[in-house]
Amino acid sequence: MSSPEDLTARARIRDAAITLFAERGIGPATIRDIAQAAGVSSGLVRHHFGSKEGLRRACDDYAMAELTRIRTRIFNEGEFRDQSFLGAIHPSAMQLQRYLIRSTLDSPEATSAMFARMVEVGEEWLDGQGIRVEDQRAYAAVLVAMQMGMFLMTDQLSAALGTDVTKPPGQLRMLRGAVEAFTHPLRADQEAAVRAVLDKLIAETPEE
Amino acid sequence: MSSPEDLTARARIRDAAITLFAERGIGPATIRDIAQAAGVSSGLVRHHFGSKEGLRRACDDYAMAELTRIRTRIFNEGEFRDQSFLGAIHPSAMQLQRYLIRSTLDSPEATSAMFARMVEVGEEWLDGQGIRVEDQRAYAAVLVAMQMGMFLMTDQLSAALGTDVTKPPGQLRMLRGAVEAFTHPLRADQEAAVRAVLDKLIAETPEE
DNA sequence: CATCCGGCTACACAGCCGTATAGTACGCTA
DNA sequence: TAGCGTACTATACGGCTGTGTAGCCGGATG
Repeated sequence: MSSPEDLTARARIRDAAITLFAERGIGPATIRDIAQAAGVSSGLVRHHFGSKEGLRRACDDYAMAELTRIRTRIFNEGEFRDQSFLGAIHPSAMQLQRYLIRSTLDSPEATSAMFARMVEVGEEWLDGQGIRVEDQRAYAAVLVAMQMGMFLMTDQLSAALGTDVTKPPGQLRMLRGAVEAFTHPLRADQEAAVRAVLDKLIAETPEE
Repeated sequence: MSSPEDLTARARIRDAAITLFAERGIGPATIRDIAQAAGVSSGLVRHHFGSKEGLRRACDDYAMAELTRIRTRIFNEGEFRDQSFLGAIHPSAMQLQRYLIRSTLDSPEATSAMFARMVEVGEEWLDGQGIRVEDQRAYAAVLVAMQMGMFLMTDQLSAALGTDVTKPPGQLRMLRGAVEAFTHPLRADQEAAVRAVLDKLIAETPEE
């Protein structure tokens, strides 16, 4: 998402698509609504992107490239050398992330590569931070999934916190909550208990 | 979700709806497909539930009641007296949760009460555990959102981990990863740095 | 000036969606 | 046995969807 209102029609369509896809999900967002939001005819959408699936792919590519760009910028500027975490929580990246998650939910197979890539980056980050756990990959994968979940639930979070978490004041509150979630952990004695119960639950689960 | 294949037609429709809604999302899942999965005519769906929205509401009610039932059972049986966390991760509750999240994404306003309730329970749990943070509510809300996100990303997690995380072996791996996520926190010195950067990011965000 | 090509629109089409209606089969009660 | 309500099916209808096609317009090119 770049700037105001004098962009290429193609870019306006893409931006409108990302917005509507993120809000409603891929399926329920219609080409006609996207065209209207972009101020063009529905035929132009097809002209530029071929089909709805083509539009979705173009949005995928753009969103991923844009996120990478944002992360790189933060990484080069920042006093905090961290690509995976801070890149993800940067305000301008929120809508892009919401879109990507929606796209992911709609056709998992088409975006599993993206998810895998994020998990890889997460693993490298864990290594760089010197964090070592028993199952590094599962740890990283769950972190990525949880992070995605947070951004997807912005509507509910806004309602629960009484402020719009997509705007600076509420956003700060949400992000600080996330930081606290990872800095005020379960106590060590609780961890053992949780693990024991997990084992029991899994063991008693009927086969299918 | 109770048992095999000799249930009331109404129950079979409801179960099929929860399954398909959870898999595809509310919008893309059609009444006709739900009816076929339940082995009935599409007219019968309308006969029992009035409309698609009525079916969704019935599924919401059932899923929430069923989750409460599961939590209560675990709470009464369990050696681990924890409603919010363990209730949520119990295997039989996974699909119900996936459905509820889908429903939530499709019409946030209709399910915000449910989310608020989960946040409340989370806050009480935090109090009971003696965990105190600066912004208790934000902490609890983010935890709930993250937990939901994890269950929603089961397809991606399965691909990333190479096992089906909805079945016992992979499920155990995922849940252990989640436990590790909350027991191997950021180091304290990192927390200060993250907070500083958060403040900077928020400050430089352009108003809208 | 003639040509052409890409951005762009208007309109038509088949298919599927949720919904509505009419009708059938069956078990209960009087 | 007659009557009736309920579970259930078959079929139809209007609306909206993604897609396809024909054509307009303006600027670059020769």
